[in-house]
Amino acid sequence: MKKYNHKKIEPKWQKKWEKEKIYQALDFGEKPKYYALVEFPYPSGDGLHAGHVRSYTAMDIVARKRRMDGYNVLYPIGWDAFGLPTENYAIKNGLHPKIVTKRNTDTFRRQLKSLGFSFDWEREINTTDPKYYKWTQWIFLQLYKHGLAYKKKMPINWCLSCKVGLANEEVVDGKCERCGGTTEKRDKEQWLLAITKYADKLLEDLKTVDYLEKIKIQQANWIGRSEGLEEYWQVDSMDIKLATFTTWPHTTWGATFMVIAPEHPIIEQLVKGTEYEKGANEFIKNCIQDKIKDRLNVEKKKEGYFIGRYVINNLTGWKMPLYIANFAIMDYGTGIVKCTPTHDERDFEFAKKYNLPLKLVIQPQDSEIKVEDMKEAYIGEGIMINAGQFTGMDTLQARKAVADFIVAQGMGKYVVNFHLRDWIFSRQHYWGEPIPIIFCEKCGEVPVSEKDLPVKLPDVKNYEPTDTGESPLAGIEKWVKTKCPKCGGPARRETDTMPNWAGSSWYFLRYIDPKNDKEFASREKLDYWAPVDWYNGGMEHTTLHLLYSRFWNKFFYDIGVIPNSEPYQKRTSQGMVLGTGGVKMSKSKGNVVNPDAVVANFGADTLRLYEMFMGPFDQAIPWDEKGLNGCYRFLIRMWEVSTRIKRGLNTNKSTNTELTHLLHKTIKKVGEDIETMSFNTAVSSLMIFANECYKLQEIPQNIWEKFLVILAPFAPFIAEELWANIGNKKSIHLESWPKFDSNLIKDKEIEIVVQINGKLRDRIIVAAEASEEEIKKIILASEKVKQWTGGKEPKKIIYVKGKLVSIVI
RNA sequence: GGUCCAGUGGCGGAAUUGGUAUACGCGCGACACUUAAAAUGUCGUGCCCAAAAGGCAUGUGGGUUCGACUCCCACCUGGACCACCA
Repeated sequence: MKKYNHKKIEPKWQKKWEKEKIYQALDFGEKPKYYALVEFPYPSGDGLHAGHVRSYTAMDIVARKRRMDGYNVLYPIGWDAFGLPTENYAIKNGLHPKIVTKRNTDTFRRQLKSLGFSFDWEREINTTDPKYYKWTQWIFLQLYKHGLAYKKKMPINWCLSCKVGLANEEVVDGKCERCGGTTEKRDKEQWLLAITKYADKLLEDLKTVDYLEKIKIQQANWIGRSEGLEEYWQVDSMDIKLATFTTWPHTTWGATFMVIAPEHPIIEQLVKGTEYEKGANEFIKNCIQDKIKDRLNVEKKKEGYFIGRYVINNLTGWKMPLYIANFAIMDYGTGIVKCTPTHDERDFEFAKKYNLPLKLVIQPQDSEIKVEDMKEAYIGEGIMINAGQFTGMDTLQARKAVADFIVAQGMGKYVVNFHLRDWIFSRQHYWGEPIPIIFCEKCGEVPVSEKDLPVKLPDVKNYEPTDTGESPLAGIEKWVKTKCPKCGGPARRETDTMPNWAGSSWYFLRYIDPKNDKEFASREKLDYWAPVDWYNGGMEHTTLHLLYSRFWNKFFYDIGVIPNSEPYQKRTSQGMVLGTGGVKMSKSKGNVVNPDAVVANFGADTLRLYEMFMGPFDQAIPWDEKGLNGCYRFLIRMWEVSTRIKRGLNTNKSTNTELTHLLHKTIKKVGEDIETMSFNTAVSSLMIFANECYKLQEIPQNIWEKFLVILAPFAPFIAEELWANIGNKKSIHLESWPKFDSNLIKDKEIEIVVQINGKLRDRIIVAAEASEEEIKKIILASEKVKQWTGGKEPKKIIYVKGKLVSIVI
């Protein structure tokens, strides 16, 4: 047999598997179904990233193992191809985004195929294909019909360099998540999706799914549910009431001032015609400008402006001055905050700066605080003081008692607030799904009729975003002008497009029935395949993508088009693949690993093994070129071992009996490790077995074949080649996962460790079935033990079955 | 600042419910093969001691236990995510 040559064997098998469609998922059938999913890639111009390889290899191993376990497995792939990077690249290079997308997906497809992933290529989807986005638009219409898509004029985050509106989630530290450019607030009519209506369900149903705990925590934090009290306050000598939100109702007894967010519309009424009007407007302008400039710095400095109004404290009757404050957030609660400086750090800082009164209402149990001495707010629990009939009450009880009292007096009501905001769904860009809405002069806002879908993106010469903030589509008069679906009169199309979260919020359902042109997926097939059984992806998508797609899935369930409320039964995340030295891989650092080069030099099997071997799957791991060598050597050794395979060898020979034991241990270990994603230790066990074989001159074929089968999910090419070389006609990937014999795993002789006063002093070998008494007898008679005990009588002897004996002197 | 996670050889990392710390791989060293190198193979490789015996080692300090990488308390360091959320 010739030397191991990955360049020869890998393309050969890749073609054969594809031709014979051995990884095709069949709709329905006798076997139980299993749906394994990975996040479909954004086909960027950089090609496949080492991180894709890590995630896709892991789920490929799971998918292959499930097939061997007798499941009908769906492991699909596609392209999440709408979005800004493609559009930006297209603009820069004067190419149509369609052409760029085609070129990039061709590269990705070739790369993925070269790595031997067992995707069902018959189900490949592309979010930019009109046959696909027809259904994304259809979904929008359903959301619209159910009142979950609405248009609203609102200040949006505007990226100055991308010239596009961004959702709150896409703005990081005041900068655009995509390009890092500066953002500002602009007023614009935007489409929003009412995800907040699903906030409770999205939180509650986390209990029903099997996600990594840290993923659940992230989802819950993002939704950010908090129960509290909305309070209503009379503005002194004005016919205006203000509402605030609090989670600490009992501190209302100590509230001495109030703050309002600069963006709050009611400010206008409060200052109109007063001497404070000019100053207020200036202050507001500065706040907003500061936010644009450097949000991080502003956050540390608290600024306020007194607007000449007072609010009456419901409990104490005090007149509380009202300030516009830069730290008050318009989007949370009511945008107005009741401030108790003695028991809130932020309020304390503000009160000190503007010399506002302090009133202590909580006294700690074990010490006494004096207002005069306060250097910081007291934020702990304690006993209420200066609080009317609640004085002397424990704060844990007072919280509810005061709230009940306020509600009973008609001065407030219980409310639940969420951190989650509605999802801004409009983008002013070309490369996205057009929103299927028409504006008629007579009928107003009219949805495109379902039979007219898809609303195709027009081919245009100029798809650059405009400085006016309008979508480039707005410039294409021919496309914009249309007839009203209701009255037939003149009308104009919506020119905004959807964000690229849209296509990825339901793609896992389209894989189930990718070619259906009557429905987004047939109910029969959905009943069979949904939900996804195991979904793996990056930690960076565990808040937004996961939340958005869960929201859509719940909506589909509510309108009765799918059978399950939660889309993913299980969700896991891989750690990042970092560059050498532990830094993030980036083009500017020049440390990006190109999978093509690795495949050319070492082969796909080596790359797959290496990425699984070099560290725990859920942790970040730096790339190490030398590590590849170790995995490559392992494959060469296996190639060498396979030249020593003999049929019909006596498996009773002692060396072969030992090898059989090791084989069964390895089968058990590798199988369990795949389930817990402990791929690094799985590969380690495979190496141990191969090393044992390497020491032998002859290896029985039946043992070696079983080993090849458990190796196959990890290194599919070499496993297939070696399998064929020893005369097998059918693909190894159609084999069953071998069963291990638990009797064969047990050792005949075991080593017992002897500890004296907790220190390791001796080891003895005994028969596995030796009794406790026998073992103790042997140990107490041993010379070494006698030496250490010095002949003294042991106080205590502890025996741990099959493991150790601990003697206490 | 908050939440979560992690600290084990020269390096990536192993270690069922507390029970042989350092599996596997990299690197390094010696030897073999070679004119030589690469590749490959064999052996060695936590630290201290010439070696044996022994002692010391899982970020630091304490505690529980016959026994702690593992459990508890305090602290130090690093990472991830969120961040004026009332």
